[in-house]
Amino acid sequence: MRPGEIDEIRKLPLFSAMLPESFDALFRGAYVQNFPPQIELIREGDPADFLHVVLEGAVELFATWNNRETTMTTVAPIATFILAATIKNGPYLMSARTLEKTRVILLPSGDVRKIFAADVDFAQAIILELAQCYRAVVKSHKDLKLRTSVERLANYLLRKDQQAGELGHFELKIEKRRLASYLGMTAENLSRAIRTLNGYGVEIDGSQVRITNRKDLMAFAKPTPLIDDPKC
Amino acid sequence: MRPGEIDEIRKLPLFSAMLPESFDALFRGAYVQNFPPQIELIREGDPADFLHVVLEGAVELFATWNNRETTMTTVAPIATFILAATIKNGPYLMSARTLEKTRVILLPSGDVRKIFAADVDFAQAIILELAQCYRAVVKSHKDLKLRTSVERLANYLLRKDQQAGELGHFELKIEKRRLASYLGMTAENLSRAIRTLNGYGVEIDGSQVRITNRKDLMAFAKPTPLIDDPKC
DNA sequence: CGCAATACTTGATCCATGTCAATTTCTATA
DNA sequence: TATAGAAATTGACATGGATCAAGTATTGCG
Repeated sequence: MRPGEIDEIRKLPLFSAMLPESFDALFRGAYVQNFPPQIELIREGDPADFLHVVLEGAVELFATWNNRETTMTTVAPIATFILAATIKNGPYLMSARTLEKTRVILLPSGDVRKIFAADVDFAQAIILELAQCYRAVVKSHKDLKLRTSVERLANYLLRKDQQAGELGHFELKIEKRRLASYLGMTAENLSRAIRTLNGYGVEIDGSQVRITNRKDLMAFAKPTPLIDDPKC
Repeated sequence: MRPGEIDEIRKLPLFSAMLPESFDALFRGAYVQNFPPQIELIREGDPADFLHVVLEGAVELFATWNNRETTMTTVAPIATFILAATIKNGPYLMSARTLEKTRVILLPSGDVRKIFAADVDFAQAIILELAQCYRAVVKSHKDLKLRTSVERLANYLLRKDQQAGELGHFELKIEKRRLASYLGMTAENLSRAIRTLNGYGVEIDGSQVRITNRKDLMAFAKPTPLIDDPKC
């Protein structure tokens, strides 16, 4: 592991409250690995042997069924993924692949389970993290069931703009075809959805997004914290 | 509370491992309430003041946006709901209404948080429950994104048949219009989906479901534990 | 740089699903 | 049991979104 990395990890909400000895014990068994792009880290259905922490790069979580595939979410540094499978000691429900060169830490699931059983503060942090993840999926589910594809795109853009500081312009950090899959539509339809939003003060050129009329876009998108606020 | 009820609650996975004094402390502050059908117990966006336990009856969790509404799930006795909001001390993401006469226990959220901070076994149980809930929503999300409406119905029927003991016949315990909303389609389309499945060995008369050709239905539905097994 | 592969866009068309309206069936209760 | 209201079904039609087929723009790499 690189100098400083371990400190960054230590600061993650999931690990920050742990006892020093728990933290040490957990990371003693850790593997750090570097992967090229487009590597399948995890295949859904496999046993959850490791809790993963993305240090650098980007990881896509996706799911498949009957030769269809859909992007569930993407994970950016520094964050963990597949915590629930680790805890339940169940099979992964999603697959994971690297999108770029990616550094990952692998923490053996058994160690995670052993240590949270002994460290109350770690257990608390896991509770908060799981509650957060649960609520995030519920929001996605509401988004998908209650909104049309153009509405989902409009709200996605407003969320990203907000995360970038409400500057009115930001960069899409995801390929359009993946964004389409994430939003539950085809790439073709995403192109058309973008054109539809041109009429509501959105300009997208390549990966550059410009919101030229936030009022119109807001009026169309009707964002609500109960779907669109990641912190709530 | 009625005799025996408290013992039933005590046996729930969420509460069974708690220390006796924690359990007593938690339920000392509990309210038991009886509600008629069609009462809104919870409105999304309100602060999560109580963890709810359904003792009798049935509760529908639903979400709304922009004058649209969708059923997220239904809760049958004996089970808790809205645990994540309680723990995060955040707003409810879903509303809840009774479908029938329903008995509910309300446990003040503050008590829940106070007690799991002090009782390791309760914290462990919460972790498992949250991981379970998280995985359930992920499965729903996969179901919705990867399958057509007829495929969702087919798999729903197979799941319910299995839960009823694979007898090949069972009763729908939910109104069709709610089932439609739960499955992410209109009531009209559910009617048509049922007719489509007539061709694959499914007969539905009122609320009575008969699976006359499980092989055909399975071949069409292609169920997978990674979406359809509630225990995995 | 130049080329091939990949991603993106656009148009034409098709299909799944939603909407609206009209019955029919069921259910609760007076 | 009669009846009103709700739920379910059915048909006709509209529409959102998918699919297919080009074509254009980007990107990666020899």
